[in-house]
Formats: sequence, C-alpha cells, structure tokens
Amino acid sequence: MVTINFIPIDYDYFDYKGKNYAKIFGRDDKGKRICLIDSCDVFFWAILKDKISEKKAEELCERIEKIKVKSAGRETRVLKTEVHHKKFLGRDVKAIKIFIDNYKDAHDIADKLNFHEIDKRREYDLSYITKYILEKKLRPLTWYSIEGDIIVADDFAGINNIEVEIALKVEKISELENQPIFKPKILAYDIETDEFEIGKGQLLMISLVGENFKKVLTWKKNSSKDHIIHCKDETDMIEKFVKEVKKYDPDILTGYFSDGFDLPYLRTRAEKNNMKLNLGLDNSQPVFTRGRILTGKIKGIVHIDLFRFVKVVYSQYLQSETLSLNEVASELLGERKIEWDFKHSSKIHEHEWEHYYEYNLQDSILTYKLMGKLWPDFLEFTKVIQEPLFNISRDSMSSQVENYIIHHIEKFNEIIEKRPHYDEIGERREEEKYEGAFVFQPIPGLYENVVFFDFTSMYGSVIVSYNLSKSTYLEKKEKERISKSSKDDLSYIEVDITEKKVYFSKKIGFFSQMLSEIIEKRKEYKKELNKNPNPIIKARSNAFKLLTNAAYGYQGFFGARYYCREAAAATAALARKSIKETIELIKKHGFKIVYSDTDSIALLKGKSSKQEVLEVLDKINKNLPGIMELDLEGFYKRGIWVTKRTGDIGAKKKYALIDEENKLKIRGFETVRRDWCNLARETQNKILEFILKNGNEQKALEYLKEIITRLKNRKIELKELIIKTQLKKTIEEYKAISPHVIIAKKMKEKGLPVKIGMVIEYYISEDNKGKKSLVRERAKLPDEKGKYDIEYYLKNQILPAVENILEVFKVNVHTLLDGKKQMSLGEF
DNA sequence: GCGGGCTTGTTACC
DNA sequence: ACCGGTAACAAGCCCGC
Repeated sequence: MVTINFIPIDYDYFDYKGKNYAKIFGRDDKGKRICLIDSCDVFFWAILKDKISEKKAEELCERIEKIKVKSAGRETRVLKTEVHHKKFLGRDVKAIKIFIDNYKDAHDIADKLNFHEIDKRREYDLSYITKYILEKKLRPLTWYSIEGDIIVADDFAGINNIEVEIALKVEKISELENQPIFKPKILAYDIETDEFEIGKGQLLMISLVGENFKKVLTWKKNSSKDHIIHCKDETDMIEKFVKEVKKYDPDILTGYFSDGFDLPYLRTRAEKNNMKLNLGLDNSQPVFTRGRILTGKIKGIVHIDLFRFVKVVYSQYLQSETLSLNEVASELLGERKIEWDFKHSSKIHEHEWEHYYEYNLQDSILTYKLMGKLWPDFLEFTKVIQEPLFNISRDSMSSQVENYIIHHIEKFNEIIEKRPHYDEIGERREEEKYEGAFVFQPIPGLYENVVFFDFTSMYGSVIVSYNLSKSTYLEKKEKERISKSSKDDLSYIEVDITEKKVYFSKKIGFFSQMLSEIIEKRKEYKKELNKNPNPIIKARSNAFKLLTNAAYGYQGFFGARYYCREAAAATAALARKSIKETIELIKKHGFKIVYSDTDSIALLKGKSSKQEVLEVLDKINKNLPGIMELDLEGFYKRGIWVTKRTGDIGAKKKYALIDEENKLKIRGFETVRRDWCNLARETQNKILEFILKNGNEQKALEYLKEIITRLKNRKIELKELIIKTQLKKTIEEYKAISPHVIIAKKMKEKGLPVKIGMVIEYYISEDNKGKKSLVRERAKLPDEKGKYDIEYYLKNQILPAVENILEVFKVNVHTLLDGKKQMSLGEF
C-alpha cells in the first residue's frame, strides 16, 4: 500500500469483467504522471407512487432483485436494493435504490421496471464519470491524499500499458487541508495547410509552444533556424509531432478552433498516410464525438479548444467584434498575429517560407499565452462546477448551470431529474413564447444630467426572492389543496404571466436556495477582490456571476432537466412589475423618467443634488422584496435618444451618454454595430461625441460636411467602406440571397475558406448600376477591382447613421446633401 | 414593372 | 439544439395593381 498526494486532471472509464471502473489521470505533488483506477457503487432510483406502503416497497424490492438483463455479451443483474426516503422536486418520496453491475445497462434495467407501484425512474442518464465524482468525491483539480495498491503487470488486463509513472488501485481518498497551487503543463499547437476542408490538401507545418519550448515542424523549405525542424515528408512530420508531444508530456494540449480544424485535420492526414495519431497516454488516437460541433478527446491529456471556452465564458466581456485568435489575443494579451496573406503553397516564393513559419509559430505562442491568461477561469470554473476540465472547457452555459445543480444537490436529499427526451424537447420548443422584459418608450431628445439606476442581477434575485422554479411550481390541484389546508396565511404566491395565472409555493425550493448561495458567494468574492485583487479570486467571482446570470435562461431553456416555462415567465413578469412600480415611485419623488430597459432606469436629476437622488434610492431599497436591490449605475452629464427610422416615436435600445469624465457610453447605435462600414460608424461616433460634449450640433455639422465632401470627392479609402456580415448558415440554406451570401459564394468559387460563423467582408461598387439593380449585384470582395458607389455610401450608410441624431436639433441632413446651406432651427 | 408590405436575416440590448 | 425575450433595421421577396 502506498500513499501519494494527487490532483485529478482527466477522467476516463472502462469495463473490466463486466464492471465499471474510473480511470483518473493526474499528477502527484512532485509532478509525476499518475493514473488511478477506482470504482464506485452503480445505482439508479425507482420512485414509488404516493400510496405505496413500506411493506409493499419491500416486496417490490424482492421482485426487482430478480431482474437480469443480457446485453453486449454480458449479463447484468440487480445486485441489491434499498428503500430510501428521498425528495423529488421538493416532495417527499419513497424510492428504491437499485444497485447494478454495469452502468451501461442502467437503461435496459430501467426499461424492465414496468411495475405499477413505480412512478418514475431516475439518475440512469448521468455519465459514469459524473456519478463517480459524486459518489467518491474525487473532484477535479483538487488535491487529495490517495492510499492504494500499485497496479502490476496483468491487473485489469494490462491496463498499466498506460504511459504513467505510477498506477494505483484506490483504497482511500482524503482531501488535503492545504491545497498547493497547481500549475499545469501546457502545450499549444497550430497547423498550416493548403486547404481548409478536412480531408482536402496536405499539412504544411505544425508549430508547438510550451514553457521555454518552441518548435515548428515542416517538410517544406529548409531553414537554418534551430526551432524549425525539418522533416522528410508529411508522415515524418506527423510522427515527429506525436513524439514531441509525448516528450513534453503536457497536461493540456491546446489549440484555437482545434476541435473544428487542427485535430481532425491531423487525424485525417494520419489516416490517409496509413499511420496512427497515437497521442493518448495509452497510445490511443483522438476520439471525435459528433455533436453539432466536432469534439476531439485525447486519453490522459486534456485537449482544449480555447475558442469554445472563450465563446461561452468570455465573449460577453470582450469588445472584439469577432472571436478570431487575432482579435481575442490583441484584446486580452495586447499581442497580435503576424501578418500573412494566405496563398497556396505552390505560389509561395522561396524567401517567404521563413515568414510563414514565424506566422505559424506566433499562432501557437498566442494560444499558449491565452491559455495561461485564462487558466484561472478554467481552474475556478472546474472547482465550482466539479465536472472534468475537458467538459468545462466545452459545455454551454446551460450545461454548466445544470452540472452545478447536479454536483450541489446532495444536501437537499433530492433525486436528480432526468434529461428531457427528444419528443419532450420538441413539445417544449413548440410552446408559445412568453412575455419578456419591459422596455420604456423614450421621447427623442438631448437630456442634461441623466442618472442611471439598475437592479443587481435582477432576474436572479427575482427567482430567489419569489422562489420560482420547477420544484416550487404548483399545479392547480396542488394549489387548491394548499389553500384549503392553510387558509389565513397564504403559503403560495400568484403570478400573472399575461396568458394565465401561475402559482409557486413559498416553501423555499432547492433551485432558489442554490441560486441564493451562488449570489451570496459572488458578493463575497467581489468584496474580497476589491480588498485583494488577484486573478484567481477574480475568476471565482466571475464564475458565480456567470452562473447567476445564466440561471434564468436555464429555466427557460427547452433542453434543461429543470426546465420550467412558468417559472421563467413568472420571473419576467415579476421583473416587469417590479421595474414599473419602481418607475412610479421615482416619479412620485418628482423625477422625470427618460428610459428603462429590463433592469435599468434612466431619470433626470433636474435641480436635485446627487445626495437627494441617493436618498430616493435608499428609500426604494427599503421596500424591495427579498434580496432585490436597486443600485446607482452612474451619473451622466448628457444623454441623447433618437427617433426610429420609420415613424416619429423614440427608438428603444438606442442611446448615447457622456459621463462626468467625458467618457462616452453608446448603446445600439450603428457605431457599435459591426454590420455597418467604418466610415458610417466613425462619423456617427464623432457626431455623438461633438453633440454630447458641447450640448449642441454646431461642430457635428461641420464635421459631417467635411466627411460628405471627402466621400463625394472619392477621398475616403476603400477599407473604411468595407461592410462585414456574418455567415450564419451554409450558403445553400439561405432563402434570401443578400450581399454577404453572394460574396460567400464568390469566395467559395475562388477556393477561399467559407465556413459558418465567418465574417464576410465586401463593398458596394458602381458596376451594373441599373435602375432596378439589387445591392447584391454590386457587392464586391475587398480586393476586387471597382469603384465604390458614392451614392450608396451616402444614402445607405452615412445619412441613415446621422439623420436621426441631427433630427433632434431639427436639422434635415438631406438638404445638407443637396449642397444648400442648412443650419439648425431654420425649419421651425 | 412598380411600389409597398411582408419575410428573412443580422446584430444589438439587457 | 446546446440560455431567454425585445427591438431596430437592411435587403430581398412577393403580390396586387
């Protein structure tokens, strides 16, 4: 028996003699590669109908214990059963815990449980790894002291063929009180190819970057540089790649979009060359699972596609308009890719190869640095949610919420709800949309001294304050039963969700309880962060913040185990009610409301002092229910709201503010929309800035005239006129062929990469400009020859971007265009 | 073949 | 299919005249 300190990094499982085992890869405190083999009880639940007595339950157990299932060459039987008092969706239930040999047969055995005493079967749809973590409490990225026996020669049919220094059969697990800092060994990689479709073309080079480690493997032109390793051919290069990875021995192998490109491309090329891409610690090849997106798993090494994590966890904080490596790295690291215009290898000049190698290397350098920068987020997310790093790096926010619930439900004695079946998802999706947030209809104008209030985590605090969830939702019958049993003090609340009324128990449910703990922790770590700024606490606080924000969406998401449309609709309804009441209260204090959207309210300070505004805020807070809280978001010198393009009413979700430090805050305007050309965006931005700074339109008008003159004289560079639109589906799927679809087609014909999610760039030219010509007929690729269409850019880009803003000052931009001297106030 | 209303599609706000 | 609804707006589509 040996004892080691161990941190679990990657989880896998296997069958041996019909039984399930977990195989956990990790390190000891000296950095040695360790593999643990362990097992846990395998069971699921049969929830009994309400009136089944203890005695009947015992009888049923006997019958269940006789069940046997034959499948896939093994026979699984029920090992034992136990009757337990559990909770299911907050209700007390009697349930039989059914222990079996092999988790894979849980479904089949569950199917055989067609006894009339049984109401529901649950927890047969959790993964073995999730079950294992729950049962044995060997949580990822946490240090443990492990006692166990060294696995020798033929144990588990030669499972020790794994390339690890120690393999242990676990006997005892105890968490270390003192948790040392864990620094994973990270290796980043990136490939370059001639084609962008998996299965086409060849690999040209592969770069690898780790700590004090950089290499570019290539079978193309020789280089005198040490870090550029020459290979005989593609096969040799792939072999060397595998060797280099094994030698470096990383915990994490990371790429950017590597699930979708680098790893499957490598795998396909290896196949074509009749060789194995045996990266796994047991020399297995990467395994790809086909979801909506390909996912590449390597045994023992955590393969992380950084793009996926950035998309789920980081994108909402990023200013970047795309999530390309270049933009994300430049925002988060302040470093960019090396410039390189893609061309086929046959067209690359001899002297250009060195540059191409450095380009390839830089991508891995950026990926490596990004992984380092995001590591605290990976670590904290993993520790909070308690699923393996591999899943954490890929799961959607709804899965993260769900996994948090699964790993924190034990103390509620709750049996876990099942995942909805295919047809159930279909039904949920067909349900009608419920009414959402309230948006205030603004009156267009320029306002002085604007104050913004907002509710902190509004939807989350509504869910907690009113106890809105699947387990607290009362069907009509239940509601009536409750109202009969306790007449004086109503033990439920009624919520009007527009199309009907719904009811929720006041007895706190686990969802609200968990969410209130999440919100509490978020507050706690935010406070700690203010005292002691550090990346780990920041990441932890952020993890709780994201969970808080996703909880509402989760309950309204059709794929959720704890989906509850009524709870989601009630959350929105109570938020609407709450903000409308707050608006009325603020009005009663003599303030004018100019805007409100979902959880924020804009009011005019008028002649009141800041102090008086804060006093009103205090008063409102004293009367808010539960944990709901209204905050001061900020004081602004000025703000502007404009009319919609059609009609005279004020546009919602479009406004611009300037704070006391002259910082602009622009929402919804073309300035912040990437599907408008830079010229229109920058012109609008400048005009908003002039207006908000000066409180009038004079300078803005001068500026606008100058831009128009420059455009009319073709003095504006083409790159300022490029319009960018994302391709959201394949070209064939489009019913309406808009300019960006035509351009995508052109690109494809040219052999350029065209993929879903790509941002297509184009400009509008003068060519084919007939009377009824469509815009798409004049759209051209940025490097395509042509004259940009001055009229189009004036009429469809510049003027629409500024006319509603200047209209606030009664300036008609169309008369400006005609060259007439048109100044403000002239018209009325 | 023209114009306006409707649909499709993208992006933003919260 | 992989979190919700609200909203603005461009461009294409389509139908009645």
